[in-house]
Amino acid sequence: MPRTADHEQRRRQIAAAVCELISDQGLDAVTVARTAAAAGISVGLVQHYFRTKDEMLLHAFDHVGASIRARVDQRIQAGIEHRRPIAGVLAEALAEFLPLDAVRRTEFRVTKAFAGRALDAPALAEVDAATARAVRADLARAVHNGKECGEVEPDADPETAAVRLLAVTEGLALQIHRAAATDELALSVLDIELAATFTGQCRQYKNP
Amino acid sequence: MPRTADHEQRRRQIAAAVCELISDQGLDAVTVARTAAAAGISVGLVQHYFRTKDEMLLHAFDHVGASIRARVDQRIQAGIEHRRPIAGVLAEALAEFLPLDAVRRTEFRVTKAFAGRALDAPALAEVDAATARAVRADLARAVHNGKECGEVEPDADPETAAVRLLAVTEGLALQIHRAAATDELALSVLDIELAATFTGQCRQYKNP
DNA sequence: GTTTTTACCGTATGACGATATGGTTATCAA
DNA sequence: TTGATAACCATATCGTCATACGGTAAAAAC
Repeated sequence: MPRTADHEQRRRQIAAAVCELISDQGLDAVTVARTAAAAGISVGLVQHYFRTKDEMLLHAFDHVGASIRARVDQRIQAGIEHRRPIAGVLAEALAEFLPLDAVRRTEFRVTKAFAGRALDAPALAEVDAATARAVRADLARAVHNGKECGEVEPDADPETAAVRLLAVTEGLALQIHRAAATDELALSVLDIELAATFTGQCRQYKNP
Repeated sequence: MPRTADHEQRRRQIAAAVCELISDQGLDAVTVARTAAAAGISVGLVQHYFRTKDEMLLHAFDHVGASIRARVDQRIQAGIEHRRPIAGVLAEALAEFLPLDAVRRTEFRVTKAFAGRALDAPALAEVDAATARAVRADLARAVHNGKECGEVEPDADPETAAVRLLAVTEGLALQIHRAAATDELALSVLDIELAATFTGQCRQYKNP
């Protein structure tokens, strides 16, 4: 049998190179040749792992989406373990979408670049939509649980609140990016929005 | 003296062709040749009016930004003339940013496509930032005036409210675009957000 | 009518990039 | 050891595109 290699590892390596290129020089600067150079491999090897450039880009987009979602999930899990108030956990979770440090800035830039192209690339649009759906579901569930435990008023609508919170978060990310809002201002707005829904104290803890 | 032509008219014609192409097939599909074809003129003539492709794209971006701002201003002016409550006027003005009909969907798509490229094109980023600044200033002024006329609580901060309202609006536009929210849901969220700041009735009318 | 300037066109050119192709090398099973 | 297969590389090919360039026609001034 032949020589072997860690397929997924290689694909991740290439995806990372793509993201680095996008963050540094924009999506238009991403060519197969440059990606190969950034990853320290040959053009041929990139072709070996991705049939086409589009497939490569799609995988890279998936890569960052998964990265962000992983951190969000981790924050939520940690929140559950430490029995913290839902509002605080969500504040941290949603802040993962804000370009507040180098890592998140890079992710934001990459995501935004792909979002622009996704307008005419259904496969990319689907990645974007899937992430949004996942977050929205998390938020709706958190609000729902908040109602049961007393942090949220009984007549609140989880779906409406979820859309509102996701919209505010994505909008704030834009404001921060164009330096139209300081980090502190954006975080305070996020807190205000959370406070509008999470008005009470948790009586009986439940997973968000 | 030589033959004459309406310079601005031609430039608008070309910008319109660019926007049409972007909306239909994406920014990557915009080539000088295709733009010329869409505008019904020759490649050479496009070059006559724009030295480079980048200059052409920049002008097109400016074009849509100005278009949207013109409608926003018009709505605000109309609101002033008819002495309508500020909250209602803002609801309509901000709805101009939501992809609710064919015109606004096109503008949204074009804007979003450019925003993606603006990450590495300072000239494009400036157009985006300028529009955001203008809207934010309008919003802050509206809230300020609302305080004076009684529609807004005296202790509200116009800057914070402006950032919040702009963020929500841009975020809702994204949700509508990816069909994560219906038009009605988005508009109701926008109303909720406006109601959070505009809590009272106007006693003494003032321009928003 | 002639001249001059600009509006406008068609094509040539040169660069770049995605993908195809024809290799070489390393590893494993037999 | 050997043969098979996958990992990996370098370059050729072909299309596309931005821009350069050389031209024609029209209109305004004289």
